Amino acid sequence: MTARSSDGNRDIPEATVARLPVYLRALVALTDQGISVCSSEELATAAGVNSAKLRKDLSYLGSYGTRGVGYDVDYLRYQIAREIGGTQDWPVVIVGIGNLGHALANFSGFRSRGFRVVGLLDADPAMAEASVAGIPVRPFADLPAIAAEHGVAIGVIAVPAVAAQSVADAMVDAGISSILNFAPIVLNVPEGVDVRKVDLSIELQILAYHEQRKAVQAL
Amino acid sequence: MTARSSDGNRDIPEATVARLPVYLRALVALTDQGISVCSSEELATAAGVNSAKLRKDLSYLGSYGTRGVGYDVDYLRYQIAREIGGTQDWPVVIVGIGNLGHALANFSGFRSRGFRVVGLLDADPAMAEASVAGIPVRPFADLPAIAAEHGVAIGVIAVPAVAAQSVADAMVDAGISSILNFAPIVLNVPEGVDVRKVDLSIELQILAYHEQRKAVQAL
DNA sequence: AGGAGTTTGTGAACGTGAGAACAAAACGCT
DNA sequence: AGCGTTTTGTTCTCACGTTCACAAACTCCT
Ligand SMILES: NC(=O)c1ccc[n+]([C@@H]2O[C@H](COP(=O)([O-])OP(=O)(O)OC[C@H]3O[C@@H](n4cnc5c(N)ncnc54)[C@H](O)[C@@H]3O)[C@@H](O)[C@H]2O)c1
Ligand SMILES: NC(=O)c1ccc[n+]([C@@H]2O[C@H](COP(=O)([O-])OP(=O)(O)OC[C@H]3O[C@@H](n4cnc5c(N)ncnc54)[C@H](O)[C@@H]3O)[C@@H](O)[C@H]2O)c1
Repeated sequence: MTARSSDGNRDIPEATVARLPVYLRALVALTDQGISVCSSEELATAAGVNSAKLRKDLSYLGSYGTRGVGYDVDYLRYQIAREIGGTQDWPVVIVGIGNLGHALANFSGFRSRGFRVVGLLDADPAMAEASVAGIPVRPFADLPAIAAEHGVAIGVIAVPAVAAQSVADAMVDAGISSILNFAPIVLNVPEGVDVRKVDLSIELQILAYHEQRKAVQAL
Repeated sequence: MTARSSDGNRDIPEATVARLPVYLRALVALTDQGISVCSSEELATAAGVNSAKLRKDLSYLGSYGTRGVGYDVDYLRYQIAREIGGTQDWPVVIVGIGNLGHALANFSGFRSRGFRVVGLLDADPAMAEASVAGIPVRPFADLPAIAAEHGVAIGVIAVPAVAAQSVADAMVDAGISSILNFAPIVLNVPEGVDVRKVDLSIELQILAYHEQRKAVQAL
């Protein structure tokens, strides 16, 4: 296939992809403040990065600024949203409705960023009667049905570490190809499935390392 | 000052620091399986990395393996723990005991990795009567007292975005120099204070980006 | 219209990280 | 004791990411 749109299929560096959502959020904040045009310097400050890096990042998407002026906030916001898939609605399932799963189910940030929780699943039958945040909790066995019904591509794992691999396997079998994993374990998944992990302990340990160095340095 | 210990103050690359906790966890798992010696290949597989990378990472700490044999699991575990400050006890405070704060307070992974929750704080006076996970919730104004009493260096922010910056400021004033931030906002802190952020929305958006690419690619 | 002043987009230099490859070191077997 | 086998520690090379610096492009003012 040849290029469908003028610049639709270049690949964006991973580091840039990770920052685009930050820019998006900064742009939303600017809109809320009634600002309709901004320079790379202003946006970079709001996003907590260097302005050169910001401009380079944006240059991977295309040329959406105006020299001597800056960026149109709404226009740039739309372009970034389109690039990272924020203009469409992503159905999401959460597996494991314990302490963390409850918090996630109640998290408003899902909806506002284009993610819709279409299923809460738990292996505990006692759980599968309650409903959280207005969404009924269903037995884990319903995963394939729910995933198929809504065309779910993204799954969140919030079960204990020992159960995480088997949940991941079930998700893959159900056609889910992107997993966000909160369990402190390395998941094994087939080629083509993306996994990202959020690991609280690791974050704290990294902070502790630097904290320890500060203490040693100041001897 | 000259070097106090033979190799105590080289600086370890940031990417390596982020992986050391993963290795540590893998080593604990091996111990639990009764394995006392392992090769870099085995450990790398357990940690989900390349064995060359693992060996290079470990070489920054020192020479703790035996050629032709491998690594002594307990010994290596101790060395990594010492390096990242896991042999000492880090007092931690959590500010914002809402949905997420509750889950964090109940999280067992703190304790088991050398972190001790010494304070739960919330601005809501109604909150400041209950107790979560056996720890009483105290008014936010008590932060300086609690931080001073326990020598807290690490703080966790789990308040809404609008309140996060003011909480961070208060933490810095209270002598906290490492912050783990769950609020979706860029924090402004003075030099010398470390901030790490955990941002669920960003993780999902990164997954969505790749998901979208997969869909386009398979046109 | 033209020139001064801004701000973008990008090429080039620099720094950091990943992985292949191999010499050095330890072990076990004869 | 010596030789082959195993596995570490390290060197070298390449890829990726960051930052600088500046030409190109636009606006505004006279
Ligand atoms: N609580 C936190 O703040 C926190 C923070 C970081 C990471 N984590 C991790 O997140 C995970 C969940 O933590 P939690 O505190 O919510 O635990 P939890 O025990 O409160 O909840 C786990 C839930 O998963 C369900 N479950 C167990 N096995 C299952 C299976 N095979 N299929 C479906 N559901 C299953 C259980 O019924 C339970 O409701 C753990 O791996 C934990 O390490 C938690
Ligand atoms: N719930 C989730 O799963 C989730 C996931 C990712 C990120 N987050 C983020 O974490 C933060 C908390 O989320 P939540 O769902 O727990 O919200 P929440 O509204 O349930 O809880 C917030 C708590 O913070 C307290 N608070 C408000 N202002 C305060 C202040 N100035 N000082 C001290 N305490 C204060 C409130 O009294 C409340 O108890 C938010 O920024 C949210 O975006 C939440």
